Amino acid sequence: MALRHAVLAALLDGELSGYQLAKAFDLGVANFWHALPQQLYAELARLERDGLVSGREIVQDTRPNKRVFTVTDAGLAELERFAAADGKPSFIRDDLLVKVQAADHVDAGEVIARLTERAAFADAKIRLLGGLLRKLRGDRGEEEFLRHGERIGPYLTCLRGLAFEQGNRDWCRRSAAILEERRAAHARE
Amino acid sequence: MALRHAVLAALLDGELSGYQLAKAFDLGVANFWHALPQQLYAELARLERDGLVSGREIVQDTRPNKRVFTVTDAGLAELERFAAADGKPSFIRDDLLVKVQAADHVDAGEVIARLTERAAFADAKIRLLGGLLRKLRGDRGEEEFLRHGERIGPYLTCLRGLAFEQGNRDWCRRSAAILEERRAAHARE
DNA sequence: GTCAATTATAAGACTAATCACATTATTGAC
DNA sequence: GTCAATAATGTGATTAGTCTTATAATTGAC
Repeated sequence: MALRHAVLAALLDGELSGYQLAKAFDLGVANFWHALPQQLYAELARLERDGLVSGREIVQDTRPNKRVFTVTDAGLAELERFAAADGKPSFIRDDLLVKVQAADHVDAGEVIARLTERAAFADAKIRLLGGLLRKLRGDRGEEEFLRHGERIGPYLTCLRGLAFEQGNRDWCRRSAAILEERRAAHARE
Repeated sequence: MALRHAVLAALLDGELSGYQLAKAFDLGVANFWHALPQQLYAELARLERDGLVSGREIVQDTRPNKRVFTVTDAGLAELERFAAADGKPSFIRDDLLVKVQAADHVDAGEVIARLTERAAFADAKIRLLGGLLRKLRGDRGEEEFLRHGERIGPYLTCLRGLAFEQGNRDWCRRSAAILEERRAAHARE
């Protein structure tokens, strides 16, 4: 029952279609909430039924028609209520860490390969988020934007996402290096 | 279908009961996999049925009897297979970030309160993980332990958890300070 | 000119996770 | 002496999430 709040929060910056929302959940929103497109379409339908968002049809020539959604006053009130309640601690799941946990009992070469892949993935995401942050703050400096910008919520969550991916990349590189060194040391014996 | 691998990885350091496993999922394993006790009991039953773990009863006087589980050769082979396959990207969900995303549209005071709570929670976890790391490496220094220790998987995942919580705490404090300053500036007008 | 990707929206079947509850004895706190 | 917490293991109902599949026009790559 909390995907709805993530959807409401994502719709605060302007009306979006289900498809556009799915794109947002692939980029900025991915920093704090994971959801598949099918879930989003279903959740939008529920939110509209409950009067928390309202949709309107946009007719298009070259593309299929779409329905875009806006947060209603009731939706805003629901977000307000949600913000005041205390939430659950962060929910994490990561295949890669499971593999590292088992690193001493499985082929270390495979684990090193996964760590290297993930480091590269994190690096790509760091660049992506850097660009997104620049776009959000426009020509202003970060300090200036955070002090006087009109909409800083998405900027702050992207900052968290950026720090997360940097931590990820650094940890992956260090762990891979350590496992590599141990493998080399073992081979020398 | 991946909770099973997290359970197998957690059982690598010695036989555990369902109850003990649940404790592990509250501490060390929590750094990379979230699961409730009910899931663990159910998963252990499935793993035993599939021959990936084997259980044995331990009779106790003062406490209820328990069943402890060990990873079988088939279980180890399954982990090996899992480590070589490429996994999904990390799965994150965080109520708090949803609230921060909406910070410009809801009562900022509430969001600041949640950020402060989370910072304190992260700080407590940092101390906890610091203690766990000391316990894992014994009297050795970190460098020395990582080079020559016999079991470094859990240590590496705890390091990631520690860095995550440190990033969390720092971001929470900074975000709370920024929102606080904006509130003060707004009040002065 | 062909092929894959993008835009746009789902339904239906299935699997996984959560919520609420149930049991029983002991230990430790106040 | 009472009360909460800990140790120990689940079941059953419900909700949430994933996997597979479907449609159909257009744009961009090679």
